[in-house]
Amino acid sequence: MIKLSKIYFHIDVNNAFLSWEAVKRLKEGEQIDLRTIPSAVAGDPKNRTGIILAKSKPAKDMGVKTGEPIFAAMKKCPNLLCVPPNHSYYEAESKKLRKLLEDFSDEIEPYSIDECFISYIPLLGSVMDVANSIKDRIFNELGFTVNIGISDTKYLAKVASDFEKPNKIHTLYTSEIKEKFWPLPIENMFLLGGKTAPKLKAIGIDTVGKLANTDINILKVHLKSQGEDLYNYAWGKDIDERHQRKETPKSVGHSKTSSYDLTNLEEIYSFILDVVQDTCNRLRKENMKANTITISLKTSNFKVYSSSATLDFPTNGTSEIYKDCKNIFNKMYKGEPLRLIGVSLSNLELDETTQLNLFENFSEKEHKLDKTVDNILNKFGNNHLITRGSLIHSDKNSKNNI
DNA sequence: TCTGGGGTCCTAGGACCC
DNA sequence: TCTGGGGTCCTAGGACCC
Repeated sequence: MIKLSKIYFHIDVNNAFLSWEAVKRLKEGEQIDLRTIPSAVAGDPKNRTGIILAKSKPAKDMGVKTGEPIFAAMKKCPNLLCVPPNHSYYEAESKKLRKLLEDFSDEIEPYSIDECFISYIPLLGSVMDVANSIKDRIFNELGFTVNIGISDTKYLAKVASDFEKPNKIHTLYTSEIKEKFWPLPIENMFLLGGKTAPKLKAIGIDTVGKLANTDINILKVHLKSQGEDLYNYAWGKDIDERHQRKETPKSVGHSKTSSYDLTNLEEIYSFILDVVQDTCNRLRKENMKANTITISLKTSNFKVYSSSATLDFPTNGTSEIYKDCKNIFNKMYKGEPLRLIGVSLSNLELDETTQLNLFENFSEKEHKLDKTVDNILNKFGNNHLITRGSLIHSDKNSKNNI
């Protein structure tokens, strides 16, 4: 009996944020399709965090790059139309896509907001017929195009969906790697990034094929376990469990860039509380508690450093976590002007205990306060009007204290 | 004209215990 | 008293992804 190997499709929305924005605007009666003019989804240009999140093909052709500041993009492309992002709308579109894919597969593994892996069901038709149906239905029902990569491994399916775009289907079976994968520059490899490529080039490896035909021990010397992984990928081995998404998050974090450099300690504390509030809100939404708190700082000259501490008892209470954050911060802070502050909660576990732990200094009142703040945040988002004066001891914020 | 935000995993050194 | 080695946890930093 012949053992049929499993086949995976990697579905990748073309220019996701921009496509979704374009479709939304057309539906709302706008005449211009953002995809046909130089346009971009970008942050607030007045803010120093205003960068390009997604761009149209015409914008790309004029040199606009994802991640660059808006003013830099405008210099290359003065008629660039920038629209603000709308994350909750993109989240909804992503859900619609996954819902549609349920008609084609019983195994859907979301990889990111605009990508997922699905397994192919032979009963539905030939590989190409099914892929074409998926592509057509997404376009007809949801209005945007996707690339589909097909292979017997997820890794290669992911590489294949990145071939010529947009609106294309490509295969890259393990049996095809020598002709379709090995001639490519190493930059085309998934999980090989901008730091690793120069290291490989320095030892004369510039194509996937050269990587595949290098002694694995040499790769290990230069890149440790990553070298072994990349060697295996070059030969068509699949991504292991390590790189697969789990249902429960391993960490929940939040960070914010200030509109100006922070130097005043009271302001920094208030900023930390703001970030902690958002992070704890999300942690409680996940119904989890954290054992470890990490604070990261980015200074005005872009130096990044972090410090963390593991607690005696897990918690998701805002005031507790805020107090710990303040302690960690006070120990690590060297007084530089700060550009960004981040708080990440990790070492998570399910919050099953509703009864209070005697050792936890956590009152019923605090619980209620957290709930109230969560409700407001969930309803209105964090518009910076909510702060807890009692925690900050600052007069500046007293007007809007709860 | 400087460079977002949210994640995951890996590495290396130190502490601690047996 | 001195010495060694293995296992595990913690912490800081870095690479990579979208």
